[in-house]
Amino acid sequence: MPDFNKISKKWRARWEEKDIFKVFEDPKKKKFYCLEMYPYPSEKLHVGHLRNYSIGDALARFKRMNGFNVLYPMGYDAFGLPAENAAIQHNVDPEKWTLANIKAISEQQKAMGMSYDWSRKIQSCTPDYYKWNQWMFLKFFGKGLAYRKKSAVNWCPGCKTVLANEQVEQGKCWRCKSVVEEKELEQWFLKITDYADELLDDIESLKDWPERVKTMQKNWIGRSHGIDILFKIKDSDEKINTFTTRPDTLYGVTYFVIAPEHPIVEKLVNKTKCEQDVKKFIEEVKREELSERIDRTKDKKGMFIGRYVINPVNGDQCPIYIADYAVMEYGTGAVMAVPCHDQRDFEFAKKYNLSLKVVITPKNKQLKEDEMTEAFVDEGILVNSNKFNDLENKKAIEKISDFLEEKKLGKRTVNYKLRDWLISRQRYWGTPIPVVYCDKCGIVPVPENQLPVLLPKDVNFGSGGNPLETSSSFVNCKCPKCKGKARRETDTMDTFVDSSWYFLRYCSPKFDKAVFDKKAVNYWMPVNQYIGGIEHAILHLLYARFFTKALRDLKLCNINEPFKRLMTQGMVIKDGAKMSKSLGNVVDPADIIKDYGPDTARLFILFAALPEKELDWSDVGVKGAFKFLNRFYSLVEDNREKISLGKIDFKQLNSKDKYVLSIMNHLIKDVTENIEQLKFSLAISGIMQYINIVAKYAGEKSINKEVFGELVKTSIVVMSPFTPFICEELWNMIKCKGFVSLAEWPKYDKTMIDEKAESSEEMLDNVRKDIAYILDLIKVEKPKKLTLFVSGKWKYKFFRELKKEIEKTRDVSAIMKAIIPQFRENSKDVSKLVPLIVKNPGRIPLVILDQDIEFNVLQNSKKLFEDEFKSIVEIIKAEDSKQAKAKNAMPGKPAIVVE
RNA sequence: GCGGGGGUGUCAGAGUCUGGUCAAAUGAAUACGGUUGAGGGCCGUAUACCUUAGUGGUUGCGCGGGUUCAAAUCCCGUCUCCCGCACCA
Repeated sequence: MPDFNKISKKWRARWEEKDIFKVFEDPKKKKFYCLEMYPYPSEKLHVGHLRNYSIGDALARFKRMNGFNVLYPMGYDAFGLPAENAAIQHNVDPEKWTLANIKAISEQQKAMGMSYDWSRKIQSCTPDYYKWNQWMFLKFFGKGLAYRKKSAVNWCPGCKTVLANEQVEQGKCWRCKSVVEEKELEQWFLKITDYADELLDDIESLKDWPERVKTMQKNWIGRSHGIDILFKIKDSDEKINTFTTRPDTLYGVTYFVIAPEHPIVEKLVNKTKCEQDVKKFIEEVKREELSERIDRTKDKKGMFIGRYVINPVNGDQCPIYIADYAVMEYGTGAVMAVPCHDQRDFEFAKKYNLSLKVVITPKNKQLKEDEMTEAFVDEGILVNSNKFNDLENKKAIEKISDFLEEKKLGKRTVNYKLRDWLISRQRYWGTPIPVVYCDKCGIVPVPENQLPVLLPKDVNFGSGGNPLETSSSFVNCKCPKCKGKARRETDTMDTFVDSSWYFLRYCSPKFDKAVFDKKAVNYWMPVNQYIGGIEHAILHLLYARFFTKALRDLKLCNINEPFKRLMTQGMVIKDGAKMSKSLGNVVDPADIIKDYGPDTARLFILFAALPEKELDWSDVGVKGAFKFLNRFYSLVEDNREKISLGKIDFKQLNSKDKYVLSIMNHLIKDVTENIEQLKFSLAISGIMQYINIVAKYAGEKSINKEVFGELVKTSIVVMSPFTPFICEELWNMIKCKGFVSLAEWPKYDKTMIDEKAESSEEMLDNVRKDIAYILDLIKVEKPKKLTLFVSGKWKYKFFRELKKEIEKTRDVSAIMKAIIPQFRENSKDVSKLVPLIVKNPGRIPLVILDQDIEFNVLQNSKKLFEDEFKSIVEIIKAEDSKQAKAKNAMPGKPAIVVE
């Protein structure tokens, strides 16, 4: 048994020695940028990583072999909390910890045979990288895209830092799952909302992104068109603004809801008898939010605050409620409630016994308030709406909006769910925000020539707060403007800033004049194929799109979208559950490699499931992959002497040779298409099928050495993107030159495959030709018996056409009727033509005619055939060109044998 | 509620866009035979049902209907599962 690990080490060393995966910009070659989401350098790689890289590497290798200039880099998302936690718990330097992990992980990646250009490695925690985070921050600041603001922010008590909205999932921290609290803090934001429209509209152009990622982003941006309407408050000069997408229901407003935390609430209840109750209510809601933030959709809670608003269009007085179902973060924090046409308002109104008013009815039905059991939200006709009555509600939206704008009672607006990106983090292990605070000058950005602002080493991790604050050498500084005493910003940047542009840095990783070399970026970008987990559907993928657009507007590059095609890989599960330490179902890739070698691990991962789907890890599956590789290896090894790399002489070929060659060409076609579409498991199953056939061919008594050489060579080349080490070894074994990793991808010969008709017209033409041939035969040769071999989707058309022809010439018709008694008017009888139609199980049916016996020799009954009917084989071989024609019949194309 | 994706043989999992070469790739499992001291491994054969020497036929891809000469594939209805977001006014 071959020692796969030994083979792997040997070839890895040779690749490294010749440095064969290094790339440069080459305008003459077509480029391909293949990228995996760069990993966080935790202590070990897990199988999810392995899957990610196996997918990317297979594609990168494939593209390389197809003549592309392939940029395939690797780097590390090296800032972040785990390093800092390790520092706190084990008193190690986060930098040492991180760099040691990077070393270990890249070693594993090399052992797996990933064909990265290692000269482009980046690690986000070193100053040569994070300097550019700061540089861009300053650029953003200069353009007003970075700003500091005091607002209510999400605070994670577990990570002891604030979080961006995107990092809060169902009220919990995305990383540590602690329930997020709300804090009022002054923080740095990036103005992603400036790009809300573009980020949303450009989703349309992302043709090769998964639908669900696109919809997730659309929902997250959450644009809705509507109108802000101003309501007067009764007995007061105060006015309140509300946002609605349904101004057509304005006449149906019966009450008004304000978010409890809305600042106007305090003013409205000040010194009224409701004041105390309202305060109590607000406290209660806050408390509930903290504990039950996850599911508060069930029961709506509210309270009347003793005041009223006036409906601007009809003067109706509507009571004002504060209620937990109005949220401050969306719109204006105030809702005009239309219970008849909004389900939430309806439920609330029923609970608090508020009045209902129908203003839209379905076309041929009358709605009655007291009979309604739910809100009517479909389209309909306006009623009870003065001069807007009888309008279709869709039109009414426009008309009423026009009216409100004319009377200066409202203004059309667009609302987004998307908030600005909060990037401040109260943590040490990240990029320092390059800003100082001076008592005289205020917020002062660090000048570009003073970058990078280095992370200090003299910090104390045990303090509980942000360790940076404990470094006085860092905190105390001079103001760049007035040279007076100043204080450095101690917050660091969200690590998602690092990952928002790393793919640009790979294009020119050593460039030191700007964040990247514009020329290199314009050559390599956009990323042709991006591969990563679905968990970044909004976070990283939205930020990266935002950065790309912002950098474009800073004239640093001219790319609109960073990732042309996106593939979100599925999870790896085992025994029906996600791999996790607590369940004890974790598989360590190192063990698999130790036992079976890296090729087996790669092959299993790619073969077990399509990349997008869940992969169920199974140990027997791994064994199966290993068994296959052994079979493949010994097929080549055992038949070495039967291989010739010389040219095939097509005149010498028998039907068997032709058959295997046509199979080979089919395979090349299928594998190429499958890899192109990332359907690796299908490509591999095709290769397995092919190799089984090649093995059978190898077992034949006499085989064509050139043909066999071609078959084996092809199998090695097409396997090499999946199992590169073994393929290098076999490539070398059959005495092919160079590395198979750099070999040319085979092209298939169209003439060797089905001549599949492009159009039905073309096919019909073929059919007619064949019919003409039959009719000719009948006339000239007057055969006793005629056997037709027709298969595939065209057989029906064939017979229909045949029938037409026969009807044209009466005497032929008579002959045909004699030959084919079952042939009748009813076209269903096509199936009754069974004796005449022989299915086509292999690519080339061998047809034997001997007295009354007709045989269709299948692949799997070949043995039986040879054993029992040897004499008949002779007959076939002796036959003339007519039978040869039948032998070469391809699926879908009728063939005829005349006796 | 809104949105995205599924349901195929003993199991995992292709095939559906573009209907016919589909009783359905590939792998696993099971059974029998060969090789082997046994086990493993390897090789061969079989694994919906009925039938044949080869073959042919019946049923069949969640369920029910429809279109078609022809449906796993197209259309309509229905059941069911998974996943994202969610009091978005």
